Amino acid sequence: MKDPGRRPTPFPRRGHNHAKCVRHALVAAAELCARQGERLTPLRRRVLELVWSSHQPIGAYAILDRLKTDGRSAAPPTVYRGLEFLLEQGLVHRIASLNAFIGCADPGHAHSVQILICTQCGAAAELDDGRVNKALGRSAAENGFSVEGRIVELSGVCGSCRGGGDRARAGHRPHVA
Amino acid sequence: MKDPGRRPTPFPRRGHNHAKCVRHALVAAAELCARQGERLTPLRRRVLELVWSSHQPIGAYAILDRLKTDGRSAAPPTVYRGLEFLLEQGLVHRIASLNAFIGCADPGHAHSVQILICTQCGAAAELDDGRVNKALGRSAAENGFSVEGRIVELSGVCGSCRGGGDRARAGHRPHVA
DNA sequence: GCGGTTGGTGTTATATTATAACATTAACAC
DNA sequence: GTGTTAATGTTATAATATAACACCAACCGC
Repeated sequence: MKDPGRRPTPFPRRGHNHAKCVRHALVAAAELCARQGERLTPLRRRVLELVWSSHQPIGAYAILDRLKTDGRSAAPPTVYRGLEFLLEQGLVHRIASLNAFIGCADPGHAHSVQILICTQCGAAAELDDGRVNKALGRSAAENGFSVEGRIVELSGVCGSCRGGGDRARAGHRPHVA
Repeated sequence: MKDPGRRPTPFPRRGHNHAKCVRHALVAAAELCARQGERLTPLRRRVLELVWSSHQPIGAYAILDRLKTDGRSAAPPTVYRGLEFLLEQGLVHRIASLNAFIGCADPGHAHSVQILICTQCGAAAELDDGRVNKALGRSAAENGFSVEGRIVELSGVCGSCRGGGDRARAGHRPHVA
């Protein structure tokens, strides 16, 4: 997101207060829906909460399983409808390369983002770098192409997993080949 | 293979000699495999030919159907193995947003490309714009992320479709510089 | 309230995409 | 030729996604 102060990483710290992330996402969603005149029903809210259950992208069927353990009646369309709504509202992003979903860190603002996917910890984060968007737009325009939608997904290793930042020390990560 | 002169569009003209595209792709593939010491078997060659049967991305099961009508014994793994090989050699690209495949226009050179997908004619083309790659790399690096793989897929309208069919027929050049 | 309309959800079935696991055959090395 | 490996054949199933129709509840105009 556009943070004037440069952040070392858009990935959350290990051991951060994740409940806060979830709470914030739900509040922001409620506000956004209220503004838009859209209904954040209990089901939709619950799907969003499940998407936010971690910073790792979650698949539709994982969400489905968790809805079922809620005791709720649920089938694939239940989940996909919820996700469709959340996607339309810009509350979640779909990650095409994983067939999975992640909560949008900046709903209502970021409409075209670059997704970073850490192959080591599995977390995904988003950027919205104007220079990237500009370069993409210019490149397309020069080639006679008028852009409607963009998918940008980078896989690699996040700063934390690389050992650079705050948490390499704290923790120790599983050996992943 | 990399054309230093800028082209008005990376999309082929309507009515171009497509047989030539296919022939060229197959020759280039044979050469590349020879150089790499890899085996372009009849099956792999046929899968590549089918991927190149048009400039529209083709799904694995469409390839499968066509293999079957060849009279050849074929099942999903047949196709996916062929595609896996071709992907490894850089002879085809997978388009994550479509679950489909397209022949690589510049095998052996372009390893990280931007895919343009025309929502009107369904064709896909690729670019390898250094400025885009640079912007992506810089953006990631500034955020502590070390990039391993990139997926960039832009959907929109290609130059030929933007002006209506007439321009494409006439071989008209899109106006954007 | 009543009745119609709409949007959301429930439910069943099926389509689409992809891989696991093991058997068989072809190519090559010696 | 025989053993080894790579490639393909074959069967089964996993994983992802949507179609189609039924039901219900909220809202709307009256």
